[in-house]
Amino acid sequence: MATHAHDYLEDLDPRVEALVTDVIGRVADKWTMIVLEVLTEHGELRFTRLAALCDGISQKMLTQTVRLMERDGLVVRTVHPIVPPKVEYRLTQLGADLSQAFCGVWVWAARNVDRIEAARAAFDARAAVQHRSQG
Amino acid sequence: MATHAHDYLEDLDPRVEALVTDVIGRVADKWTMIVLEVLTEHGELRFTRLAALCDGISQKMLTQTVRLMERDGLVVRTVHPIVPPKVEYRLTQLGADLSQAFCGVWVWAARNVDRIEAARAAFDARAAVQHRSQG
DNA sequence: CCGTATCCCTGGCGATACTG
DNA sequence: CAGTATCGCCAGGGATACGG
Repeated sequence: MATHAHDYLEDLDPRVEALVTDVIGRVADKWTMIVLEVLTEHGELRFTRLAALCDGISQKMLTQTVRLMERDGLVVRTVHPIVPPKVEYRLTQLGADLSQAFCGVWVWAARNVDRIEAARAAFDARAAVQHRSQG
Repeated sequence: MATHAHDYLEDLDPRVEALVTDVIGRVADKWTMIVLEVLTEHGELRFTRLAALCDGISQKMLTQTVRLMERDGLVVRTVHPIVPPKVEYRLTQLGADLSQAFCGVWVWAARNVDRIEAARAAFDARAAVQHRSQG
């Protein structure tokens, strides 16, 4: 029998498992992953700079994402009491650890982009043939 | 300067980076992660069993999720031409690799559930105080 | 058993305008 | 600059019914 890296997660209390699933559900979100990545690469950033580096994000989504991340203890938000306002965001240790954990996914994605695109093309080609033969 | 595990991702062609971000966006989805995890733990599964193991998923979402995963080359779908129908799903090597990559995230979540809940409680307590002081 | 098709509605999200 | 507030759309996703 093959040994899975997930094996030691199997004997969890179901309640803990539910919590883990819940946490995963919140954290496994496109913008959260991207903010995590950007803050890992650039260190502490102001709101506007962070927005610029998260290509395609709206102000609303960025605010929402960083708020939830702050609540979960992934980032710290530092408000400098000056005018104009200056607010900086950086990862906590917890956030850095999560970023590290996600690192493998980024590597996987980078390494397999070609394979995935090929799989999609093949799938779509098959689907097109199927569709045609069914008239 | 600190060395980040992400460093070697920095010098990517922007177009490749966009593709990677796109792939991440599709794959960083709650149900995809859960299906990945379930198939990793249980191996090949029939549709109904898979549904039962993905607690809380609707039939529609499961169908949609596994279709997209099949299209991306993460799972193979085997239709046995018998009655009643029997359809089995299992991970491809690509899917298994992704599952392995996500493993770190599961471990992180399992190890830090308590910390996250504490952070949330603290954040909510602070927010409540703020709110009260503003009347 | 394993889906697809349809209805329906919630809430996610962008756009815009306004405040400290 | 860094948000909050409000509106409005439409896509995600549940529920149901039906097909192979």
